[in-house]
Amino acid sequence: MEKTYNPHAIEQQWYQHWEANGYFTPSGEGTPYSIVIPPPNVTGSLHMGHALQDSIMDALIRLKRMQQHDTLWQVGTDHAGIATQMLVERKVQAEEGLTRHDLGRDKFLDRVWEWKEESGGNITRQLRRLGASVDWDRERFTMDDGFYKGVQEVFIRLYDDGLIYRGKRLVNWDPKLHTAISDLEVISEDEAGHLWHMRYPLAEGEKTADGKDYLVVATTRPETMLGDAAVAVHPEDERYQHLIGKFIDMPIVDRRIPIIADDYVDPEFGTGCVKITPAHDFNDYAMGQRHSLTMINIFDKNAAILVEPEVYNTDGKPVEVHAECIPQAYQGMDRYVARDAIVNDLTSAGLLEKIEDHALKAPRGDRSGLVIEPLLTDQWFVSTKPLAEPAIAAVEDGRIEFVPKQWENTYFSWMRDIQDWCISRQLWWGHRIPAWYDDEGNFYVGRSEEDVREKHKLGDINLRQDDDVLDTWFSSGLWTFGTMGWPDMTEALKKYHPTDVLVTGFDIIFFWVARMIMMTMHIMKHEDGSAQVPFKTIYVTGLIRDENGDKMSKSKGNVLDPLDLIDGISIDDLVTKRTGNMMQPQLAKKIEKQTRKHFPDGMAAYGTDALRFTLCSLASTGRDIKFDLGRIEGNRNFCNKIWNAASYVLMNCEDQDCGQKGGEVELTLADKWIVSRLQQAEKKVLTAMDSYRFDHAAEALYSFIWNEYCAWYLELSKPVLWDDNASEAQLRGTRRTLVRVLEASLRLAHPLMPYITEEIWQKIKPLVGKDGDSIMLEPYPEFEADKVDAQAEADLDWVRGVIEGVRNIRGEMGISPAKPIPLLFSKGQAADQAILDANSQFLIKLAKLESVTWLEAGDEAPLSATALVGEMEVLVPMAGLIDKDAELARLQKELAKLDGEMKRLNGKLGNAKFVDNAPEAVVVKERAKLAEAEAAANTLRQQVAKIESI
RNA sequence: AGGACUAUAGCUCAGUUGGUUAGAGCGCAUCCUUGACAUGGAUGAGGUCGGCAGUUCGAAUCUGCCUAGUCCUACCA
Repeated sequence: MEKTYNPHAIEQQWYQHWEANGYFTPSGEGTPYSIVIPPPNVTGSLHMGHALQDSIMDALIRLKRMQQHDTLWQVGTDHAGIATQMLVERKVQAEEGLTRHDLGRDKFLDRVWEWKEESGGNITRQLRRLGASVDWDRERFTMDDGFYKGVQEVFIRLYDDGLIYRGKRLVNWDPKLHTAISDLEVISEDEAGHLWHMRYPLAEGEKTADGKDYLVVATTRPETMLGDAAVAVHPEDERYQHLIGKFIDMPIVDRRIPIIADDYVDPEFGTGCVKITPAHDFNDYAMGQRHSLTMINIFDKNAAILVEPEVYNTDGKPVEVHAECIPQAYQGMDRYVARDAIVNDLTSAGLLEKIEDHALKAPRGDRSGLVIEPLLTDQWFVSTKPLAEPAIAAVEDGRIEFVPKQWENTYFSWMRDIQDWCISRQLWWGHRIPAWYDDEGNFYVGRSEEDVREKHKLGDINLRQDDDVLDTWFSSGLWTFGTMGWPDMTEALKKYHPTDVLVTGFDIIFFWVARMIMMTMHIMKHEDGSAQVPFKTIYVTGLIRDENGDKMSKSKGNVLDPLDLIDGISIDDLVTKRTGNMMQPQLAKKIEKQTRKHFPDGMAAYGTDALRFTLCSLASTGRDIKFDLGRIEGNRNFCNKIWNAASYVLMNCEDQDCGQKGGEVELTLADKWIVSRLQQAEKKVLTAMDSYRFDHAAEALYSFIWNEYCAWYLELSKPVLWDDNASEAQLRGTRRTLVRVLEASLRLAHPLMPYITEEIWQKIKPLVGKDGDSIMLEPYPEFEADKVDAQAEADLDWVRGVIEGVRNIRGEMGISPAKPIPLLFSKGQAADQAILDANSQFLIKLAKLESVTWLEAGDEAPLSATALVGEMEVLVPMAGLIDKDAELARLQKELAKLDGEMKRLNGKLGNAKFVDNAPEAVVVKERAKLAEAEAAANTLRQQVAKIESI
């Protein structure tokens, strides 16, 4: 073996070997276990969150595969409608100076497909580097023909079931992307704005209570006055009660609008008068519905002022002949230009009472960053309420379980207040809506134009398909069954659906998880007709944040690329990567400074195993995961530790008799001990994995392999292996234990660190008599109760106690570790002597002893530094080695600790209430502790006295 | 406004049903190139578990209030 661990040299070849041999394909034998990967964006790249989730999924899949389940990890990517379309638009614009409209729909889509071919391999390459054992044969893309068939079918079924409808509704309109977006894609953030107080003249000489001939309405959007349909006041607001049912003569637009009463109005806010613009505000829309107000749309698709307003009744039918008009001066103005113009005109007309600063939440599209415009448009919607009910029930009754449990609350609170879902998008890239229109504006839903004609007996009338596409989340909603071949009832569906677990971040519980549950339960049924859930467990991971706890984002320039952690990156390359191709280039300097500060030397190549192990070790129940380079460095060192331990084992066992062909073996205390400890480790790791505590699993592996196997067992094996007088049976026993425990540890660790375990396993497998082709197909280690040896564990604790006692004296007294020292045992029992006799070779080697002397009662001990193992004293003679004052100081320090403890225990045991109320076992335990501490303190005090007396 | 979550060593985090001398990794201090490993080894220092009350024989753990921070949901024009 190479002297140091070099991940780069071992990783990729193993992945190729596994993939080429079809080990990722479901075995077809055993209980099915399946996971679908949350599909990443095909044209994107994996971020740390993906790396975390994929590491966890792979750990689960590898574990279950080793446990001989029939495991399927379904892989695939999604087409990410808006994101991809924007990206390709920018690219075409930059490279050819053309817009998508210049190209036309078909040509533009060709460009998207070209881009997909070009960049789509990125994700799959990264997944391979991470070691993800996904079934590549079943890879799916949401825009595949087969998948499209499923999407279309779901749309048609939902439509036929009355759960999809089309209508003119107010939607979140993105004026830059020219598409509707869902509520979830709108981000509201605090922004500084103004509140304009505008005077609206009362019609027919009406006066307010205080004698004014106008009402004052406050608004954050003065420009929408062009679409005002009413002014509303609270029905019980005394100031305005006499005006309810009267009218306003609108300034600027020559229009008379009613004053209405609605208890939505808060009399305390502003003046208590609200202008109502049903076509441009969600609350106003609702009020418009209640009061049958006409809806006056004044904006075009760019959110610029129309030449002619579009006027609709409450049912969304256009009012063909109407009096509403927009003054020429404003026609075609952008909404913000129009705002200034209107404010100016109102000011000159003396109708602007005042302008106040006002903090507001501006709703912005999460892709474009522009303030979204509520706009009346024809869209397709899913009625979510009927779908939500069974989806809520499935979580309530435990058919679906969230881990950690608390996420169920998040799910419930959203599901119980769910809004209808606008699923149409005015994009080109996506699944085209399977609906056709005739020239009259009637529409027909079906599988194809032919299908529609036939179904509705339309003859050869003109039909054109809906231009719009479906929200990407609509198609990813059927990911679990769509990837398995639905609508065909495939073998895969029968076997692997419902899937076992979904691993995802909490940020997409609403976007994706909830919708997947709703759609799957509606479409997929068991043989008895009951709904199939998409997955039985939802494991919700935390979100990976940077070293300051900030979310990683390109614009902040704090993203880490998992591959850079694997391969390493120089600081200059990292800076270039973080500051290149930025949306806001002015931030580049700041980002460069931060980056150089945090990563002065760039990043080392830690390797996939260290990255995966680290991610798993960070996966506790919290919501946020701060990523700290120190952790991955420590775990890279852990890999190196395993590597070197294996190197030691090979040096001592290769071409030697390790008992793989039988033969007599004699096991030392150390051998029995490590086998026993291995059982405990196996139990801990498996328990942790079964409860999705990958941090605990990682911890258990780390401490067993490093702190027990490497730190103690390997050292304890040396006195045996290097003993010229050791018997063949002893040598065979120790070698066999060395390789067997290492081999089992590798299997235990394999789900978390696939590469290094495979590499080493291949080298040592003959030493344990195995000839399997890959560790990933070997059985997962199981706890075996009969290999637990409590006596061995206790005895080895004794051995460790002696060694640590001596080391403590050496360390504290400044005795060179190279200097052999004599050791005496005093006040020991027969049991102590028995352990000593059987194990003195361990002590001599590990504590570097010159001699070992057992003192019988009455034997005179020389003046010594003392360590205690139980009641037995372990003595290092001071003569020529130890300074009197130093030893006194050391003993006083020990005594101070013991005093503290005795005080605490005495207080506790002196309290009658404790003794009366606490369980007997607790009291007994505390008494024993006190007795032990007292005995130890006594011994040490005698030592102090003895030393002082000189 | 409502709700959730977090607060433990200098840093990043564990701590299961209340009974541990409160742990780990990194960092720090002292020492060590002994034949797996300096990406290492030995020893050690370091925490009144955010604050205040309460329940209890006993609280990092349960309850209430407070403080600080994060997030989600809904928003008053």
